[in-house]
Amino acid sequence: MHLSEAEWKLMHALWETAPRSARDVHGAVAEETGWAYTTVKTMLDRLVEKGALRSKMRSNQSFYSPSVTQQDARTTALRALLDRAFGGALGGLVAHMADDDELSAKERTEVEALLTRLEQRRKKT
Amino acid sequence: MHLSEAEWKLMHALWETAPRSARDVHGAVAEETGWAYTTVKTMLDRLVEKGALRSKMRSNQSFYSPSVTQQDARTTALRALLDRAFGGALGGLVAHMADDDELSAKERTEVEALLTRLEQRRKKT
DNA sequence: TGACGCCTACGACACTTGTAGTAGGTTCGC
DNA sequence: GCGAACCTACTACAAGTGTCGTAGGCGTCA
Repeated sequence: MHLSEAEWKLMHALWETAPRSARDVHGAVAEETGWAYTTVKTMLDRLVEKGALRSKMRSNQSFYSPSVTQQDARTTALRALLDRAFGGALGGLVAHMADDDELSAKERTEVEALLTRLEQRRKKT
Repeated sequence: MHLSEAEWKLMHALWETAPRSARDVHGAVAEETGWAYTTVKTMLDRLVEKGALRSKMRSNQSFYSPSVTQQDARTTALRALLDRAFGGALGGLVAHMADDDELSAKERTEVEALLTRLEQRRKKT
């Protein structure tokens, strides 16, 4: 399941709180995005079509909830990045992160922390 | 600079060897992709338009070379993933990788290998 | 010098994404 | 019961992507 950039924004709103009405989702993203209400509604419906959301009608309003977990969506997106850009190898990504000069010091620290954690896990197993 | 999935494939062929003629690039990707020659040619020209490749005419043939490094393209793609899926925080991605049960044994091995290498490097510095 | 084959340039078409407008049903307050 | 406000469903349209086909130019070998 591929999510476009705009779709990720809506999904985030719904992973945070669900179910939510279209109006509510719009409220949650309007400031950041400037989207019209109907834009949000259209995208929500497209997400239902593609199976990322589920909607339930209550009186005459739709309420939307994620039907994929954020975890799964992230895994899929990560996998896609790996395949496209790193020959499918996680090792390539990790190496890139370890070498990338554009990463801020803070981000570098995070990578180090990951390495440490993985190392510890390795020792346990 | 955003690269689509198909575009990544061509870029990989050109990061590997450049400059290359369209015919040559086609040869390099045809088996994997099944694309017609003209498909490849169209995409190469679109990549020139968007500034990812440079082309030079020699006699009556175009030869293409990358005008962005693989490193840079990877950084951009990683940043985009981070923004879309992990709230812009590398830490989120790192945490995800550390926890992701879907990582295959092989991938774990890759990370382990990398760890060892980095560990050694760390000792040197 | 003419045919064959390769090359480029251009056009095409369907699907996805971003972004909304409009029309027509419903509901709620007065 | 009526109008204002809100909701959904449908339609639209441009840009980007995936995927070629065709036309017309040029070089090469017989």
